[in-house]
Amino acid sequence: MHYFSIMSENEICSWLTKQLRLYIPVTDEDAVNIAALFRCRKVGKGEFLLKEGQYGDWWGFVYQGLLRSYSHDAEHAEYTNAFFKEESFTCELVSFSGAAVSQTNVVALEDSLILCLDKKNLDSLFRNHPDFERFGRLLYEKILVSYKQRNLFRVRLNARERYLHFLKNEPELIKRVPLKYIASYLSVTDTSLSRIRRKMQQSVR
Amino acid sequence: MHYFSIMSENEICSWLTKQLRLYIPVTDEDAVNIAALFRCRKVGKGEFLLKEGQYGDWWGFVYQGLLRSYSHDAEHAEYTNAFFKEESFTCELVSFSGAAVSQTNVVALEDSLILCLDKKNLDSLFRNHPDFERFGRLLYEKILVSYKQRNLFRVRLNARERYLHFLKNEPELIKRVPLKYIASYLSVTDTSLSRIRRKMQQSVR
DNA sequence: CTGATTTCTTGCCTTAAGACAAGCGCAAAC
DNA sequence: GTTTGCGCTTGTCTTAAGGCAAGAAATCAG
Repeated sequence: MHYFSIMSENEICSWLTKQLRLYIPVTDEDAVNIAALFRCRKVGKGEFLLKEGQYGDWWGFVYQGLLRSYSHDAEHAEYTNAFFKEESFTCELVSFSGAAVSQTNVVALEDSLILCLDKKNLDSLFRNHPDFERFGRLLYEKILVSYKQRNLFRVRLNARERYLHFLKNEPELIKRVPLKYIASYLSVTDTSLSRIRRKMQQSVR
Repeated sequence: MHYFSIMSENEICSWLTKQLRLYIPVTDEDAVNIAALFRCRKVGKGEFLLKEGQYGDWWGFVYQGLLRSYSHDAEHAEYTNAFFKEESFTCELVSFSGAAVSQTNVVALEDSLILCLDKKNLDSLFRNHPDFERFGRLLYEKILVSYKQRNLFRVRLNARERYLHFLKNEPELIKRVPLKYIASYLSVTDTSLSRIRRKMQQSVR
């Protein structure tokens, strides 16, 4: 499955470079300097990468593992915002901007390794590498598109369609995430999701 | 109310500079050069700033007026994504990135003036003014935060709470936008919104 | 293996919101 | 003025999804 490996400087550097080069050119020399600003955080299954009330003043890239971001509604029920698997970017932008503490928890569903870049280091990168500012802009642009798509699909589809959409687009997560969290991600109760699944099985037979 | 004025170069420049300086420093000289890349679009009430199937390859800043962004769900019902009033930023990022044509329409609810920056001009700004890249990053960061907040409130609140939230946060729009569009923005039918309003009035008496 | 905890399913009943259709009030167009 | 159309309300009926509670199945800990 997913092992809890220890990373060498070299591994970190080459992995990060690969991510950065999806958006901007990076010289091998710059890559080393940039990678040096990251720190690697281990988060064991059930442990928290970020808790409500803390400031999430860093960018994170999931190298290995799987995490779940959730918050609470007025009635204290949990609501799953997102899952972060390998190569996912994670940042609690509300608290990142420093305006307020995080209302969101990020907990590991599997033992995970996250490469984190603290805001102060990030700011120095922005100052010293104009290309990095570009990386940030492009990264945010991509996330905005996916937010918008998700928002749409969540509002316009009914519970069954949302589940089908998830099945189609995240087949891998189905195996790795307990159904109750998938339910809460899809804004359904686990009870309802269970019924939806039963009906789908019946219609297949 | 909202007049359909003609803008001078000077007006455009000083208004834009004010917007930019919320995020980055801009010299008066740069301001003139930047403003020259914008064009001013008039969109009369009921006319479209963007239609499904077009490429929205520009950034827009609403100088005056009010617009509504909407798309269609599977059953061809309308769904309102957003309202853009004075000082709002509007960009159809899905089609901006060039990946696909817009699935979204943007129509004017009032006569409007929008300052538009075409993607090719935007790209040249990004290349020549590193600060502008920063502006883009910060702008996107802010929008991401508001998307996330909106997503949360839309999923976690029931119809009545969503309406109350809107009342509290957008009191001005209530007066300027027909209720049926507010309903569709809140993911309720106009019928249900009407009932919600009646119940609220009854409980006040 | 055994007991405990968590995850998932199911039945019964309730409820929030939608579908449809009729009608009212108002403002613009003729 | 009358007519037309739009925005909003209301009544009746239907439906998708939730609340609660019990139990099955799977997983975990000792």
